[in-house]
Amino acid sequence: MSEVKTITGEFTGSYAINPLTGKEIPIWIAEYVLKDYGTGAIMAVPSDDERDNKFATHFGLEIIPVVDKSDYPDADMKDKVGKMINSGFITGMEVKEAIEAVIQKLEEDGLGSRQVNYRLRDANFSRQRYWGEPFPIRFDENDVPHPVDFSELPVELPPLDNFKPTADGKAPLGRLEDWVQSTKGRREIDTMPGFAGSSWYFLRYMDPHNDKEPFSKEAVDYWQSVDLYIGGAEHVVGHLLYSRTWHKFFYDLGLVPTEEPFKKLINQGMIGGRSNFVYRANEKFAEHYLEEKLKSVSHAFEKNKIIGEGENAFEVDFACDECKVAIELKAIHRLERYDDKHHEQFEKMGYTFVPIATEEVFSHYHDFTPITDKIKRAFENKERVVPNANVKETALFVSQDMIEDRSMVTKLHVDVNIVHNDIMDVDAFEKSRTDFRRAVYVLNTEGQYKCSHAFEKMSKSKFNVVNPDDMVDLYGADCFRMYEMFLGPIEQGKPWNTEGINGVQGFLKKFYSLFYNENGWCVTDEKATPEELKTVHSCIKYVNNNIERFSFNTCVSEFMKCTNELRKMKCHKKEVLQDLVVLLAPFAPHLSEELWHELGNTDSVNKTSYPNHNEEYLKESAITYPISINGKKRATFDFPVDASKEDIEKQALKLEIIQKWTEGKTVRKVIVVPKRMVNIVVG
RNA sequence: GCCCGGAUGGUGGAAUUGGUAGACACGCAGGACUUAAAAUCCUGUGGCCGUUGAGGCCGUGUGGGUUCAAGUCCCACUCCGGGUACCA
Repeated sequence: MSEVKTITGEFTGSYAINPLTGKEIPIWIAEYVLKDYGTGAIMAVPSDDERDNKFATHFGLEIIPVVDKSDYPDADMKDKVGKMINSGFITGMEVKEAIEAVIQKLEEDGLGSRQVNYRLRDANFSRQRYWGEPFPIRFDENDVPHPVDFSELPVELPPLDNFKPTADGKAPLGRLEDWVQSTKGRREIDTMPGFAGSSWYFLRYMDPHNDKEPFSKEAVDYWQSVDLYIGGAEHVVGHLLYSRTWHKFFYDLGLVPTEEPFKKLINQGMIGGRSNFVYRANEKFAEHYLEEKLKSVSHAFEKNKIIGEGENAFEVDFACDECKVAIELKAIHRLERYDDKHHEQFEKMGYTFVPIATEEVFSHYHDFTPITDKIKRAFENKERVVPNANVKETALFVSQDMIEDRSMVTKLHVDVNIVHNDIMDVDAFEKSRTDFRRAVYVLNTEGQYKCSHAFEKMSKSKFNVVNPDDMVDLYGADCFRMYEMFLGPIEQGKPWNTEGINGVQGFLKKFYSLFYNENGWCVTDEKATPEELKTVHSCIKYVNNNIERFSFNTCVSEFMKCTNELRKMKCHKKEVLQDLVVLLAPFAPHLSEELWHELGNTDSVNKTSYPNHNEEYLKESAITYPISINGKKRATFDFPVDASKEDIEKQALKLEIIQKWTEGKTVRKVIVVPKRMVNIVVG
């Protein structure tokens, strides 16, 4: 609604009067008012609103600059900062002050009164269903709503057997006449939406055993705001919005110490589906294919040929003047209307009429002789041929890498559960889709049917739904959890691809194999080597840092790297592995808990403290420097950690490979960034 | 329109302040083990040219720019995703 490319509007002929200045302001109708809200007047501020500004410019309306933002160079048009100008008694005030001053003035002059409006995003706060908190509201004999008495709170949902709407279309609670019609009036029977009641639960979590009130002041003063709230899209638009509304309301009432309920909010990306597609040949495909095949019958066939003359002229799909054959290509159900009369019409003009069904073309794709034979019979024997009724419901599917022209195929969703690595199980496809039971395939050179793919929201209609419960059954909760983390950054939407879960499963197996070999438990009390300690402590460092950044996918990678290295070292030492088990606990809680106990601990792994790395173990003796010529890496070389810039420069220039590049050229500059890189500029 | 985010191999993604692009996985190819399969292990894997154990060129959506050095910073653009208010 608000998308306006061409600005349109109309002056109404009326004026509003500015109550403070008495000045007349023209009232215009503009079309950029949102449909859903556009029932009242909008105050336009052309100097400080993009759309208003364009509107005013377009119609040559007066634009009075009212805010000087020169003190705020970073502010844009909409920001409410700066000093008022050209604004009568508020000129010179900061915007915030000015708003306050205007409200006061209007109140003093009796022109209006201050009011705070709380708004909910969705005006339809109530729902006509059973599940949801009942409104504590009754209506009196005049249908005026009143809140129920405090002593009657909370109003609980009464038990109900039938959750369908009433016969006259009212909410399910309307079925309970006794409950609805109390002595104090008729109860509201709509209920609140789900997120209404759940929008303050985190406050209850701060004081879960309180049986006197929802939460105590002491508890919320102690816990303050929630440190981190992670939720999906539906949370952000619904529940979190109400949470903030409720919370601000509570704050105004002095019930909570913070204005905002959450210190940090992460909107996790949606795990979407990875859809697969098959390509069904369409009529154009059949036409094109038939045209090619007709060449083997006669080169004299012409496409879209008009035969006959004047009023009796016909256009047919293909006709051959030499062999006197006219061909119509259509879907089989559309050929049924061609009766004997139709044949006779063609015969009068000296042609034999050959109806061919697109399904026949598809059906005989791999061996076209039955069709060409039929055409030959038509011109040799003048035989009246009919389409083969057995080909009904035949569809031709073309492997994605065999498509020559996208306009000749129709893209259709296919069940992802019968596609592996984009190769479709053709037998399973036929079994799953009764509508395509008579299917013919154009396979690729490897004899496979290859599908295309796309990232889409999971949906039954897109056949791309993967059930998390099935995944947990197959791979276990730890594996499922870790794979979700591994897929990508938490805030980004990403496609679920079941093929990839093998990687995480493999990791968990490898990790387990550090503790168990074919003979059982194999953890030893040997002393760890510096190498082993370095491996595990660099992992501890990395994971701690990346948890702080909410970069869980890279943490999983780091665990994989660490495990691969320890396996190469054949490390089964408790000193090394114990820390790693604790480090892994938030990622694979079940496995960690089990191994933690196997390591001889009696309490939960979650009750021990998270490991910190020891910088001592991470010390390097040498650093590998990339050595570039004009910014392009040409070599790498290990220099001692404490090598001076001068030494590095001198040695780098001496390297054989570098000499090759500097030969015959002038070294203009050498840049050495300690512990990073070397760049040699030649010219 | 405006605001915010994004675009990196066949795929998901990594690169924390500009400093070895492609970590870690998936997939694929080849090999080991096996009667066979599964599982497991090893090797290779951005593209192109060259090849003997050499090496070279190109490469992070497009076009410019800054810099010794750009996925990263600046300008312009294309495409994709999300948001877009009776505030004033």
